Amino acid sequence: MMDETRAPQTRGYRKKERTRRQLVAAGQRVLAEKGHGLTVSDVVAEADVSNGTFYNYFADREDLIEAVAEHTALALAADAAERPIEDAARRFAFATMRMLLHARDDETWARVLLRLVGRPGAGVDLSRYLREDLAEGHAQGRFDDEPDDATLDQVAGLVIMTIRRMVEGQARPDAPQQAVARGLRTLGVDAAEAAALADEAAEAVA
Amino acid sequence: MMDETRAPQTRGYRKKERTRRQLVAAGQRVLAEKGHGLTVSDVVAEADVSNGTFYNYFADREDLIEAVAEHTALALAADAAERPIEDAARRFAFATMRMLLHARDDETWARVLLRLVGRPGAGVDLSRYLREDLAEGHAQGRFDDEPDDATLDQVAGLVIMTIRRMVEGQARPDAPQQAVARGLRTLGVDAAEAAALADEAAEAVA
DNA sequence: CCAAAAAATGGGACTATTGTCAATATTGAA
DNA sequence: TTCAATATTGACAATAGTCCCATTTTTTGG
Repeated sequence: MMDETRAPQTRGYRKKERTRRQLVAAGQRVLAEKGHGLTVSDVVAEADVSNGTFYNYFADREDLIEAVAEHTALALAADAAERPIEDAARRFAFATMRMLLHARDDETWARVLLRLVGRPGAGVDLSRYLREDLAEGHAQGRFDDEPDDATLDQVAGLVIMTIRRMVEGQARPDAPQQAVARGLRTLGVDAAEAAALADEAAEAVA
Repeated sequence: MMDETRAPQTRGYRKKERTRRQLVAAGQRVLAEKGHGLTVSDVVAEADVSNGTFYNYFADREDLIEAVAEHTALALAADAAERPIEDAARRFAFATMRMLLHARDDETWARVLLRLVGRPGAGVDLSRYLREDLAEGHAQGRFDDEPDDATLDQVAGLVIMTIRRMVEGQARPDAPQQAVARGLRTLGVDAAEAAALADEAAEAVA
C-alpha cells in the first residue's frame, strides 16, 4: 500500500485516489469471477489502467488481494458495528456470527481473509472493531478480562481457525455457533448464556 | 505436493524421493540467506536440478516454502514430543513455549509459518502433536474439554496470533508466557498453575 | 493571478521470473 | 536386453514486476 498518512488536503488528490478505488473494485470483480487465478493483466484491463499504474498503487499482486480483502472485511465490520445493539456480548455474537457465515458462503473471500493473517502488517484495522467491543463489554461488566492484546489474539485466533476449518471442508455444520459460544465463554460469559446468544445470533444472521 | 499416498510399489524407486529432500534443504538454505526474496531459480541452482524438476515436486513457489516451514515445524514438534515429560499440561507448556520462542528468534521462519495459515490444506500434520497432547491430557484428567476440533482451533489460533503479533513487533516481552498460560487455562488448568507452568517452561526453554 | 519549478501520476516497452510441456534419460523388473 | 514406469531436462509461453519519460497536478515566488 502507498502512503496513507499523507494529508488529503488538495482537491486533485482525491481524483487520483479514485484510481486506487478503481483498482480495488476491479480486483473485487475479477476475484469474484476467476477466484484465485486472477492476474494483474486481468485487473488492469478491468480497471482500464496501464500495468505501470497498477504498481504505482500496489507493491505486488498479493498487495492488491490484501486490499480487496481488507475492503470487504471492513465493510462487513462497519455494517455490524452500526447495528444499535446495546449489550456488548450480544453485539459481539452478532458481528462474529456475521463474519463466520459470510466466510462460509463466500469461499473466495474466506481464503483471501486467511491470507491476510499470513501477511503481518496488513489487516491491523480489522481488529479495531473487536477491540472496541471488548472494551465496551468490559465497561459494562459483561466481560471478565481487560481487553488486552492477548485476549484479542485469542478471540481473533479462534475465528480465523474456524474459518480455516470451514474452508477445508472439515467443519461441522454448527461450527459457527460453537465458535461464537466459545468466544463468549473466553470473554467470561457463562456457558449457558454463551450458547443461547450464539444460537440467537445464528438465527438472526442467517 | 505430489501424491504422497502412493504405495511403495517400486521399492528402490524411492531413492528418487531424495530429490525432494534436496529441494527442501536447498529451500531452507536460500530462505535463511535471502529471506523472502527467494526465487525458484535460486533454489534449483542451490539444489543443482533443473527448473522442470522443481515443478515435479512442488506445485509452485509457495508450495516449497510451505514444505520448508512444515519440515522445520515438524522437527520442532517431534523434538518436543520426545522429551519424557509425563504430565500432559507440562508437556503442552514446553512444546508451545518452544515454538513461540523459536518464532521470536527466527523471524523468517515465523513469517513462513504464518503463511501456512493462509493455505488451507497445509500444516495439517502440524496439529497432530497438539491433538495427541490434548487427548492424553484429557485422559489424565488434566484438561477439562474433550479434545475436539474447536478446542484445537482455539489453542492453535492463540499461538498463531501471538506469533503474528511478535512478528509485527507489537508483542510484550512476556507474550510467550501469557500465551502459554492462556492456552492452559483454556484447556481447563486453573489460573495459578497455568501461570506457574508457563514461567517454568519459559525458563527451561530459554 | 501567472509562470515556472517541483512533485506526483499514468503509460507502456522492457526485463525477470514463474510455470508448462514434449522430448530424453534413468530406473527396476522380467 | 528389453520394456514400462517414472524422473529429468531445457526450451518455451505466460505473467509479474521495473524503469524511464511524458503528462498532469501542486507548490513556489514574483
